[in-house]
Amino acid sequence: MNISTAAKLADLPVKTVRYYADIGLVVESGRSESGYRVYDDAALRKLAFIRKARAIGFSIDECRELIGLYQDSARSSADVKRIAGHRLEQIEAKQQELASLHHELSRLIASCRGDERADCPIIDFLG
Amino acid sequence: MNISTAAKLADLPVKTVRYYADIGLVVESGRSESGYRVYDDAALRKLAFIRKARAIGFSIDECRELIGLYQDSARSSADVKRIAGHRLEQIEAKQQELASLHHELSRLIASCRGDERADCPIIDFLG
DNA sequence: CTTGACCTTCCTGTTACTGGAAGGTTTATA
DNA sequence: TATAAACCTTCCAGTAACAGGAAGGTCAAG
Repeated sequence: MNISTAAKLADLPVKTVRYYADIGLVVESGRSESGYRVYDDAALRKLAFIRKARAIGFSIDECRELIGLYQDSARSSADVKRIAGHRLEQIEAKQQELASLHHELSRLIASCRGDERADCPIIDFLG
Repeated sequence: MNISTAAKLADLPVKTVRYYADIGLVVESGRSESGYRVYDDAALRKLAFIRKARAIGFSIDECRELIGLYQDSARSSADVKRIAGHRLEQIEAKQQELASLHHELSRLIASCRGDERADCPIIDFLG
């Protein structure tokens, strides 16, 4: 199938599929006579795999590792769990950071009258 | 004062101060004969203001607005509160997204034995 | 006078794409 | 059969907010 068909079936933009091919993440299975990219079912499955992994928040590099494991029948589930655990730690770190920001910012907003006067605790805090 | 002194006092990397000057966010107050950037106290205060605003998570464009309000004695606190409120909404949206990811990923991780066998619910989910 | 610590501009790389230009191919229709 | 629409290709630029580094000028100390 052509790239647009593969993209549609994998639920990815054509541009993204071409990008994944460029960086060697999911390469097309071949080329037509005229130079068009051709995708087979195996390549299609990889594209869909990547889309799901990206949706979970894995980086491209992590996806590269994951797809290696995906294709490696001799993989250990420990390897997969390690990568996923690392990603979970990143999520938790970001969550802590956001919670702290939310706390501080909502406190500032609550203390600001938000009227036409210049007096503003938010500016005071920053200045 | 020179850029390195200003950077130290504002607690910012020299590279960042130069970058802020390049994009017109905080321009140096002058140049020495030899072309060195010179910062006065007003510029220094702006740099420190920006550092704090960035730490709260405001984007450079939001910082541009905020520093405009910071210097505008006729500002209304409502304008500041609006920008801060917008940022708070972004934080909350990101928090929801992360909470959802955390939920899904921790569930997958918990169900994965993480041993030397290939069988892995994380891969199953992605594949 | 030379060494080292400054400073300058300019270029590249980062993440993961997206948009667009210029141009070739295929398919459907008039 | 001509042509227009809808594909496809490569390449370049831009996004956010810097960081690293090269090449080269400046300044203060010993």
